[in-house]
Amino acid sequence: MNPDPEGVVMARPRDPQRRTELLDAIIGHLTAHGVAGLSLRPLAQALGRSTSVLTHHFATKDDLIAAVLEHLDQRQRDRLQALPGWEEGRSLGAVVRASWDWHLTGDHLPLIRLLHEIEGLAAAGRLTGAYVPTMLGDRAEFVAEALRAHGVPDDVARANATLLNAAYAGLQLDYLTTGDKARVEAALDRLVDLADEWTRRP
Amino acid sequence: MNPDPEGVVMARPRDPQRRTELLDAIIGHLTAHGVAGLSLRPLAQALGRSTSVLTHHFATKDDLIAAVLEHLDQRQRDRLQALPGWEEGRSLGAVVRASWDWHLTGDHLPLIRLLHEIEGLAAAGRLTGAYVPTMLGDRAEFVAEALRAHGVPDDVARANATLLNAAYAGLQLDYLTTGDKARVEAALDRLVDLADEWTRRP
DNA sequence: ATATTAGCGTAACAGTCGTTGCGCTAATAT
DNA sequence: ATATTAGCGCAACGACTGTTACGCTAATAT
Repeated sequence: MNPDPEGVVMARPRDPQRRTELLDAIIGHLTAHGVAGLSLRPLAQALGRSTSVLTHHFATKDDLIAAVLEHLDQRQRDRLQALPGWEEGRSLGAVVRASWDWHLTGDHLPLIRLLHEIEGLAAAGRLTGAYVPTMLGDRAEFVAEALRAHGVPDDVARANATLLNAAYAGLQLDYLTTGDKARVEAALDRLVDLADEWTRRP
Repeated sequence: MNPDPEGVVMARPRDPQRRTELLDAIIGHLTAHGVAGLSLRPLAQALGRSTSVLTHHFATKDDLIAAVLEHLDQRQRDRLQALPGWEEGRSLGAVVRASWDWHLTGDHLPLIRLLHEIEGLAAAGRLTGAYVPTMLGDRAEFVAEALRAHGVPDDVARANATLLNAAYAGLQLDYLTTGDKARVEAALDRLVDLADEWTRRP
């Protein structure tokens, strides 16, 4: 039975690792081909498996997408906490710039592109199922915590953290679509300065 | 013949208005159903016509989407210039806030959602054809012009305009996905203050 | 007046879609 | 030892996809 039986006696228990590995492999495929036009047969072929692997672990395609998005969300949450520089020593602006460089260099770009695709679809209300990505809200709360640690009052911290995240995401979008590196990074410089102003203790 | 014959003798000339009306009607449908999962038959049915109307005016589906995106881009450019408040009298911050209220109230929301969906797909490189939306770049240049009109030096104007637009788009995305109006509008207040600081003549 | 094209509906094409049922092996709870 | 389930390949279902061919009317350049 596919939808978790939850209390039924199972002769052979599920191996949760299989599902996790499968999800990671699926995400790998999505970073290259996107979610919008996802098709099960090509996906299965890319995984070197049959489509029944997919329909077995996830009842329906919508369920699969929901599971993938949730898994991706969790992964991003984990990476956020693992970001270097939070534990004092570096200014907030420095963290912003380091994050920018890390995101847009090397092979991280495809994942970033996928995340923007997902957020765009989510904002448009085009994602089936009940899933709503929490990345934006989470990131805002996370940065707000960092601001509070710098002595910024609670409500100001929330507002500035939201603004910082929005600007950061917006600049990424701008760069990804226009490719105008000089213009966007000049704006990033201003944002970094702003972030440092916010954390300059009086 | 569908791809503009360009110089061939045509017994009956094309009526460009038909194409424009068709494009507007298509956009109307897209605001409700999105681009990602666009299908020609449901679209044609929504227009009360046959699919051959679509294949006649646009050779292929990808051509249709490209034409729609270009048309939408042009429409947004026109609206940008028609925005009230540019011709002095109102501060930049006031224009930003007026724009926010105008975008997110009433029946403008579906179009905004569509635009974010498109930008997300564009950033992800998932839009077929050679089309690249110029909305972001255009808006940046437009706001930069406004800043220059306030006496802001050229390079600073470009950087701040890019940052302002990015933050604005990011805040819209945040609100559309999380729905957290209080948090996002508190951040908008900060952005409005920033914009006014930039245009305060020394 | 004639030839040609726009404009559009109808019908069919081959391909792809998500999903389901069947069959099999291997693992494990009882 | 046995029953049951996970895990997965294979094959088929009907629905839907973009696209094409064909036919017809109305408009217009010549």
